[in-house]
Amino acid sequence: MRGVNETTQVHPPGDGAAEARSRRDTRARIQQVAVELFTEHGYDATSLREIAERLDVTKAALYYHFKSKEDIVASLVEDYFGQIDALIAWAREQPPSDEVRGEILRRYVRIVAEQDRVLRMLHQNQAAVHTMAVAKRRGELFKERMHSLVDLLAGPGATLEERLRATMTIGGASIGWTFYGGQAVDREELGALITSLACDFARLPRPTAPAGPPGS
Amino acid sequence: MRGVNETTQVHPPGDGAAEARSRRDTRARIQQVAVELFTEHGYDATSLREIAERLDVTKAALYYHFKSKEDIVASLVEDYFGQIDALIAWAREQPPSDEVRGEILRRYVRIVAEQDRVLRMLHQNQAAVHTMAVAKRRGELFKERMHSLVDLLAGPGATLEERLRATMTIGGASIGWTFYGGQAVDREELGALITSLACDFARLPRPTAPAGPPGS
DNA sequence: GTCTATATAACGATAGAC
DNA sequence: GTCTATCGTTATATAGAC
Repeated sequence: MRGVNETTQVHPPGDGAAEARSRRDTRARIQQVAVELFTEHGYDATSLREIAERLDVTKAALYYHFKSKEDIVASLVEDYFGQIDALIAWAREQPPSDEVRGEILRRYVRIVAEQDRVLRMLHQNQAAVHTMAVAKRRGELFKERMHSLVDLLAGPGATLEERLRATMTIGGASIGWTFYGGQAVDREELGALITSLACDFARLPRPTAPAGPPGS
Repeated sequence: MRGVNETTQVHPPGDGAAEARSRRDTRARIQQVAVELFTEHGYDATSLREIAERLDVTKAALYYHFKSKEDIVASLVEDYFGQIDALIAWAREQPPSDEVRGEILRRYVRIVAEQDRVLRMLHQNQAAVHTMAVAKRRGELFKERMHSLVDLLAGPGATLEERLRATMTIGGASIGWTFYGGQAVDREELGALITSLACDFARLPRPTAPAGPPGS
């Protein structure tokens, strides 16, 4: 068994070599198919038999790559929340300012954009995921991190209205992407638009740099 | 078997007579317990045995009141989406104006506030609910209605930015309520605050009447 | 309207060969 | 790394007594 996570991307790069991936990385293919089926039919309603059939292997083969059904989800959860936690950690060591708050929103939207398939799956199976061991280990996944982000965005002594504004901003950005991210619109443009609207909601000036170099 | 729905409230009024409800309306108590367990552990992970045990009856008794496990959820779906569909139908026969758009948001928040337990349950089990027969019968539950509301809020020839603004407004309002609705804040105040912030996001003036008589 | 008892089916997971 | 075969468990749903 490999470790539970090696920051594997769910959907492979797909740039070149569109064919020669017959059994190159079965683990990533399992994750990919699992995300699709868990999103479409739900985590519990998706059996390992279904996943195995779509990959033309048997159930037992899946158990070579993941020690349980939950472990497939756990690997995805680590990917997504690892990035969110990194964002929160970064934001906590910045001096509070409107520039930093705008940057938080920009980075948040970028994470949502990159991980949108996984995020949608997690959202659609929140209750099921919440009961898993990985949720115990990493805390209340969505709620806890939402509150952290809200604190960072609204500041420590914020009123209920200010915290609500931050919550609705972040929530709106997530919902906005999950509704339009799967459609045939330019993803770059969509991300910029959502970031811009989020700043507007939060009463922040738009970030000056359109796309700074990844320094995180 | 009764009809699938009689617009039963999930949590009984609870005004007076806090005790004399021993076996008065078992059907409503089943719904109530089911919402709780489906929200906490997920739809598929909650067995009818668990529901029955918490009510001190047997599984077979549940089948007297609901023809299947799905039918319990279906009755709740009809409650919630019936109200949303009524809102959409009402909005469609109004002349478009900022007053009407503000009123749409006000009514939307009121529905979310009234049905928050059911809404949270539906959100946390979206994938599972989506595969049910009731979803086939009533169309893509969340997506379809979100688009209808967005069209009504942004107008027919709206740009992508305008539709995104409407989507993020509605999404933000839902998320805002589900995060703070369960806490010890005044629900009336919270609803007013969220409505006000939603109008701000949507660039609408606040509705003039603070709480009009229920005429819908 | 609620009970006991049971039919039928599918699931997650493991053992051990290759 | 993938296979066949199977174990043990639990689920939804029904039949029929009371």
